[in-house]
Amino acid sequence: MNDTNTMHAALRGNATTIAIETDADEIETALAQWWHDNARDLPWRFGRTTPWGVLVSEVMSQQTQMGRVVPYWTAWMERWPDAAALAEAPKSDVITAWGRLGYPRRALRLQECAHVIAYDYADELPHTYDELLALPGIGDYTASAVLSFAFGERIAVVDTNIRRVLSRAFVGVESLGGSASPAERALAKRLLPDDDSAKCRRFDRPSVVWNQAVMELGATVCTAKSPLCEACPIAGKCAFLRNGRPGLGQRRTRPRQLFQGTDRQVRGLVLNALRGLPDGETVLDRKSVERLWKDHVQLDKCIASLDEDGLIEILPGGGVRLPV
DNA sequence: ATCCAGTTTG
DNA sequence: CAAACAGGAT
Repeated sequence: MNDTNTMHAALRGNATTIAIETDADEIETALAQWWHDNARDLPWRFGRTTPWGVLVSEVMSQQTQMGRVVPYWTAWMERWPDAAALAEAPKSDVITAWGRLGYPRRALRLQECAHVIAYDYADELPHTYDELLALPGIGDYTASAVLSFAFGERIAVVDTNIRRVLSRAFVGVESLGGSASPAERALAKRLLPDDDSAKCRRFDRPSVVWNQAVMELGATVCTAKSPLCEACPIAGKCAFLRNGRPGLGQRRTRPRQLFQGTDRQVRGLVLNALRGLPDGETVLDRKSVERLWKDHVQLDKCIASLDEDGLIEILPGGGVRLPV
């Protein structure tokens, strides 16, 4: 029962049914109260924005800390309040406004997404998982998150925080591996509270509060490396803590490629140079491009990949610019 | 399984 | 300095 390998096997679904804690109801109650008292006051929460605003916040938050997203989201929504507005914007403005959020392809995908919503859906977000999943840049997590947080639908949201918290609290082990296993998804589904007889605002429904509370707990208390178990509202019912936190902080993913010297760094340099062009100038000439990186073979490879991604355009003389 | 890309944290 | 971060596409 306390054997880590056995429980990892159970989490992968190789063993018989996991003995889920019977006090799941108490955990739900404690987390709902904790959410009520501790939820960060982010501008896209508590029904203060449109479904489109929620989608924008989710895309910006993919692999980017929420705290850094807030100022970008606020400026973005003021400039482009809905999908139709973003669909009309020049790409160069979109890329520039994305600034240093990282992963600039997300900005282009968000605009493609805005095109589809504006023209195919009359500027209203679709309400079904399959339709949302089909949108550019929207995967399982974001589709589920929009359904839950924007529309109040009862659906299990599975992200890295929720995986970590549910695995720790209910199975007693760290969540391992790259993507969510079927067993982890099943666990999330099984624990999702019912919304029956809940006559309240969309964002106050039990399943929505549960998704947000578990995620928030993972982001602020039940963190990967050094969880603040002293401050955790469910510490008394946590299987991981009871087990002595086996394998705490154990690496879940393979070591990542170093940044220094990689294509990512070079791509970042090129985009940053284009963003930093003086007012009125739109083109970075070949000489300036070559000054960015000594290895011209790698440089040209990165320029080509940026062009393929639609993030830049290559001009006849070898200069580059942001697409219009 | 890898790539993407910028910042914060331990 | 490496890991981690409300992932998605290939």
